[in-house]
Amino acid sequence: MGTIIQLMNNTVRVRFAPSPTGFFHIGSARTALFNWLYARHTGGTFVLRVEDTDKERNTEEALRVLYEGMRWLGLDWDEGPEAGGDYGPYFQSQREDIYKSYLEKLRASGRAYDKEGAVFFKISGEAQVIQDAVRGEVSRTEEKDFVIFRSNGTPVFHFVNVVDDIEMKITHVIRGEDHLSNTSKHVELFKAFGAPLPTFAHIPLILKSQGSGKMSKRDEGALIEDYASRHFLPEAVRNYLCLLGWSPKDDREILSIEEIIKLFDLSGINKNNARFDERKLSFINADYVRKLPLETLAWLTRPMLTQAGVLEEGCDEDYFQSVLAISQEKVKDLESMPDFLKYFFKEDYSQDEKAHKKIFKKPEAKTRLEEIFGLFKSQEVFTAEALEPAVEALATEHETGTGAYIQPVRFAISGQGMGPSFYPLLEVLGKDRVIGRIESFLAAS
RNA sequence: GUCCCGUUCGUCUAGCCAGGCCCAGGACACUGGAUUUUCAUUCCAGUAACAGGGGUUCAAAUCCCCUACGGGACGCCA
Repeated sequence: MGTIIQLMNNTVRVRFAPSPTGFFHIGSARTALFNWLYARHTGGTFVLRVEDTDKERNTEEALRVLYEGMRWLGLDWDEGPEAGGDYGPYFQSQREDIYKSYLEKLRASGRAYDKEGAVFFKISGEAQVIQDAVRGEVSRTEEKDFVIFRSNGTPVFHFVNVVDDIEMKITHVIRGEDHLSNTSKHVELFKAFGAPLPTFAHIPLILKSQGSGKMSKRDEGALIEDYASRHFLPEAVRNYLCLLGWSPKDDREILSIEEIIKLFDLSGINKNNARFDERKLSFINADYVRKLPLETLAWLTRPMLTQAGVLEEGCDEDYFQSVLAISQEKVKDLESMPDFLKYFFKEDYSQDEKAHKKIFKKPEAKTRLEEIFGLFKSQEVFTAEALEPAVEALATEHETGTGAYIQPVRFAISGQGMGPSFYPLLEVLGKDRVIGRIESFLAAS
């Protein structure tokens, strides 16, 4: 019952108004995310409006990139393209009549005039004060009249943006701080139309990780679609983005989206710009990958391994599952899974030269390998449980530590200096593979 | 150049509005140690910051002013 009352009283309407450019910038994504979070937090409406007044940019491909990016991040919109709504059309290119009628209002009140073929808006010259939900009171005075319709008859951004916000009954304008200086223009227009001002919330910008300035599309890691193609988990990217300019205030960082929605509010947004740090994103992503349910990990990994030629058709499902089960805790991302897991399925796996050098610079390493080879051959029960005490006994017998055996063996059977826990690794690989690989390794060296 | 916004560890941030509990807490990264077993996991420890100056106050990271630095906007782009 509480929800019904909440719905009736709720008037929050926010919008994300991107220009389809053919890529989905991480800064735009974060703006979309904050709008979406605020809508979900308040039970309000999240509108997607496509600002395609620049007709050359309005391509199918550019729209596809936008929709896919939004959906990948889980940012579903309540109104907009493909969703409908009572305030459409949601493409600015289809709203010409609305803009014309608003222009007439300005002409009638003497606030618009023609000059040099374009239409100019006559400013009031007064200081425009806004109560920004993030920054507090901000005052700015517009100095000169500005163009609202180009000489080719099309309206410009400041004009359509305000008209649409009025028409679509937007209550909160949450956007990047790069628009803060534009706001005085917008406020002039709202007032000229006699429309109430929305609440503005100017969120900090995302700065590039190296050098100066805000993140631009050419910077490393600037595009959402790159994270998708590099197999980052969208939940992880979204979680990281939430932390750029906002925090739950209680030292937690990895949070479910439900928890974030509950805690998110405009008052909790920071004022200062945030530098993008892919290392932290990678850490968060790794944490999400390690905590994935095994079935989900399998579902995500199988096509990658198949495509990389690591996994054959009809591979034993139980074996695949147990490989993932022992590997998951050591995984740092999905992208490297084919390389990381190749030796479980193929014999032509690569060898890490550095690890080889490090391990076999000790002259006894080969001897240890020969000693344990004998043990493995006579080992009837090839399970982690049985192998561990056997290797420990062998180490005691030869007055050394188990590490002296583990390192050369791991390298001989996997070509790596690291990987899943040792004894489970032996069990999953199985006696035949382990013995065969040690034998050929010994023969080759 | 003009205007607007900002400034806590290398980075993201907590604390600031309601000054004392902060010789400043957490996380990433880094360094060292532990897991009598390597490791990209896990655990423990360590290094590391209130931009500078002035003021208000018994007391300032927290309030005020100035300077410096950083970011943004100044388009018939969005």
